[in-house]
Amino acid sequence: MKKQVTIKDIAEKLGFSVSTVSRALKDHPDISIKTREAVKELAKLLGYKPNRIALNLKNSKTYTIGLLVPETQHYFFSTIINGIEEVAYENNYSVMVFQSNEKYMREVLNIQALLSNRVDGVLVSFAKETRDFSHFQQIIDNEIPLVFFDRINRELHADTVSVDDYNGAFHAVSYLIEKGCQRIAIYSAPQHLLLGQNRLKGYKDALEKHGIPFNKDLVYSCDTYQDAIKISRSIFKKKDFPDGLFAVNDMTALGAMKAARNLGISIPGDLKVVGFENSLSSSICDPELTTVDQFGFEMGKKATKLLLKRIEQDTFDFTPEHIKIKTRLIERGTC
Amino acid sequence: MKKQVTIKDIAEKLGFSVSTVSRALKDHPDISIKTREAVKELAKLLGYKPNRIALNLKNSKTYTIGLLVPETQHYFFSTIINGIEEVAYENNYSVMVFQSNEKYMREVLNIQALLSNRVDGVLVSFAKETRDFSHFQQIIDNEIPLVFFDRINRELHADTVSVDDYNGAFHAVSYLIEKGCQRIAIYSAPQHLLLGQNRLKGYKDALEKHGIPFNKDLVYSCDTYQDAIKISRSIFKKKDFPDGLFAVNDMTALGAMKAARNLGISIPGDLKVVGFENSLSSSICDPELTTVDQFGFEMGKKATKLLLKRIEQDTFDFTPEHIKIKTRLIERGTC
DNA sequence: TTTTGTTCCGAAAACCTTTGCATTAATTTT
DNA sequence: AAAATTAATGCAAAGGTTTTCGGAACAAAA
Repeated sequence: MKKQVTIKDIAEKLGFSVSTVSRALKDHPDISIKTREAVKELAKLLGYKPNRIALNLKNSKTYTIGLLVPETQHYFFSTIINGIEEVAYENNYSVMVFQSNEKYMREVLNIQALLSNRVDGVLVSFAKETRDFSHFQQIIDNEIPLVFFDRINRELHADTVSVDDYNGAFHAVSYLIEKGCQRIAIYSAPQHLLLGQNRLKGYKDALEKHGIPFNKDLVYSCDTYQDAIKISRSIFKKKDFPDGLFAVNDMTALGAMKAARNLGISIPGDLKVVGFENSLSSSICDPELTTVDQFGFEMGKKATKLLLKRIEQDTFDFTPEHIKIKTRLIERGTC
Repeated sequence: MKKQVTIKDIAEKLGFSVSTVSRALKDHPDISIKTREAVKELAKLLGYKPNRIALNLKNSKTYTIGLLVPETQHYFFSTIINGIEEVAYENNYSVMVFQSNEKYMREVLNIQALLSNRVDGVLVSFAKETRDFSHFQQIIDNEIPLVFFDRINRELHADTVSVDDYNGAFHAVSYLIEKGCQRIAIYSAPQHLLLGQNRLKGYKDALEKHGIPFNKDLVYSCDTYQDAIKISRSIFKKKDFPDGLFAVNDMTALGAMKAARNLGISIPGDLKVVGFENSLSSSICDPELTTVDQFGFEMGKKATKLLLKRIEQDTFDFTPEHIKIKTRLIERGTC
């Protein structure tokens, strides 16, 4: 790589010291107008760009935030990334992405990389596999601000931004009941994830509120498209299959719809479905999927704003905030 | 932020000089075994992590690659990002993402950010708006390796990785013809993009090869879902609407399908459709979309491998390579 | 003439690490 | 015993920038 032009080059060409050039470049009043102009002119001519790495070193600040997600190509996460990049850009920060691919080991390694890159703050949505959080604790021990989003952990000294899973689920299930469903199945996320617990709780409470007994045989653990197709197929073959389905995310809802179509089950006639996410596919399929919008873009923005606030605040001794993103039920064709 | 532990801290605690500690940490044979062990033990205890920024400065190498895409939440791009991150991770590089949001001005600014971050190399898919490439030339003038992917420009001293648009289009259209289509419309990308030109050419050549005259009234400029719905609606209302459609990407194909469904046009009965991308949605919709797989993950990997090769090669005086990713027609239900 | 103020600029330290070149002490060779 | 070698460690510079603390030159005031 070609050597970039430095302040020293300018100083030598002009016969000034580096200190003078540095000050001239920032319009320091100690430097005469004439000198300032000469310096700035030459700097422009030579295409001088301050070396941010030198500044990083000097100020031990990188203007970089680290982002760790399970997978970038999941629509919800890419939407969040969009929001994150947006706010970072507005505030002159850069963002480094790492993905765990849902692997705990890779996540730990990624955190080490983040640490050695000396990022100013970290945004994390952890892997499904992750049960031990000491790698995140390491970030915190270094007093690097950390914000969890979507998949959160409230035990650490870190802010969190998450979907209001409980209410989202509660409303979705209530809506199914209002539409006449009596036997409502739920495709549920793993229960070690807070979001899994909260959505299940919302589901239960909605049933209870409407006087429908909870039946644990209607709870299925299922959170991918493929799983959903397989599980749905076996469910729909029974004669007493459910008349309503609340799915943990749009992909599982869509999997169920595909299985239903293959088995000649009509939606919303025989079965009503609500998803969770409001993904692109949810408005493309037929009938269009009734779903709970999670506002990923908003989530990304809020998480980043919170993180920047922590980065720019002078103390690490704060009380973590726990932001919940309100959801919205999008009524479409599957109910 | 808390001060991180440095080599100097270790040196002081142990009464050695920093040089000794530095060498001990890397098992330099000059240092006695006893010293090495003592140093490494304390380093571990204190949680010492080499300060990469200091190294960056010293070696003027950051082990970071810059990535500039139009939008992260587009499925195709997020798939590519996945491939990029994969290869970067394997080679101990980090990746910084920037998005232009299809805005030329923002792209220029992003390139400046990339430059001041002193990334070792850059991966770019430029905005639709972009006509002037001098900001990329600036990267090249600094002898920073640059690889264009998907939306490429072959006029610069940069490698490119792109979809084999011509053949992809040629086969897709040939396939439609074999399935009996005679009046095949094309939803085409902007013609200042190479991929737009190549796909149109593939379309034309396929028609010609099969003795079907080219009719420019069947060429529509359209590359978003919303556009596709609007345009399709007006097209399908005519009585001589096409019997085949080759769409520039899956979203436009899906838009056309939605419009067709609303107007009671049956697919594949009255109209056969082929998309381009093999997105998630394409296998979810009904009927499932016949489409051309672009292998985004592969593209991301290939582009990154090529970039790393350039970064690690000692000269900037190379002949750019132009890789084409083979496509594959996925036969599904819309033909 | 001496003091006091200005104005404009430079030297050097600091940020953290690596590395070529000493330096010291101990050991071996002549 | 003197000379040469070896082992273990330290010094200092370099990488680019900012910033504190002066310093020099000159003008104005006492």
